[in-house]
Amino acid sequence: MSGPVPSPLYRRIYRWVRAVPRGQVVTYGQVGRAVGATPRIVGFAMGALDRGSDVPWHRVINRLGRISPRGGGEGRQKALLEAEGVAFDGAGRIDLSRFGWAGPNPFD
DNA sequence: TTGTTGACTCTGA
DNA sequence: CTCAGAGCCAACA
Repeated sequence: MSGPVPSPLYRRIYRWVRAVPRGQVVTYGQVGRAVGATPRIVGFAMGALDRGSDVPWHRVINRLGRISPRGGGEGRQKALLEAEGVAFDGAGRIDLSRFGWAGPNPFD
């Protein structure tokens, strides 16, 4: 049902991103390292997501703590993050040392 | 099959 | 801090 099935790598990316807790963010590079993909692939996978997917795509940002620009949609991502309690500074950046998620059980 | 593209990151200046 | 160039690899035509 529901359209084309994404590649195993994409599904691995989606599953990892889905584990990101509410109110926290991760970077493309971080996801890539975790699932064995390059940051570009992660961004590509996010762009391939459907609108009603359960993947918190808005919690994925670049290493600068900023929302990657693309034609309109950054405003919605920023609003979604703010709704979760993520704070932006005057330059529209997020403090990764504070809101960045270290990953699933980093001590394991 | 080849060539182009892209929601990135790294390094050097 | 910012800016520019190179590398990167899967998806798509």
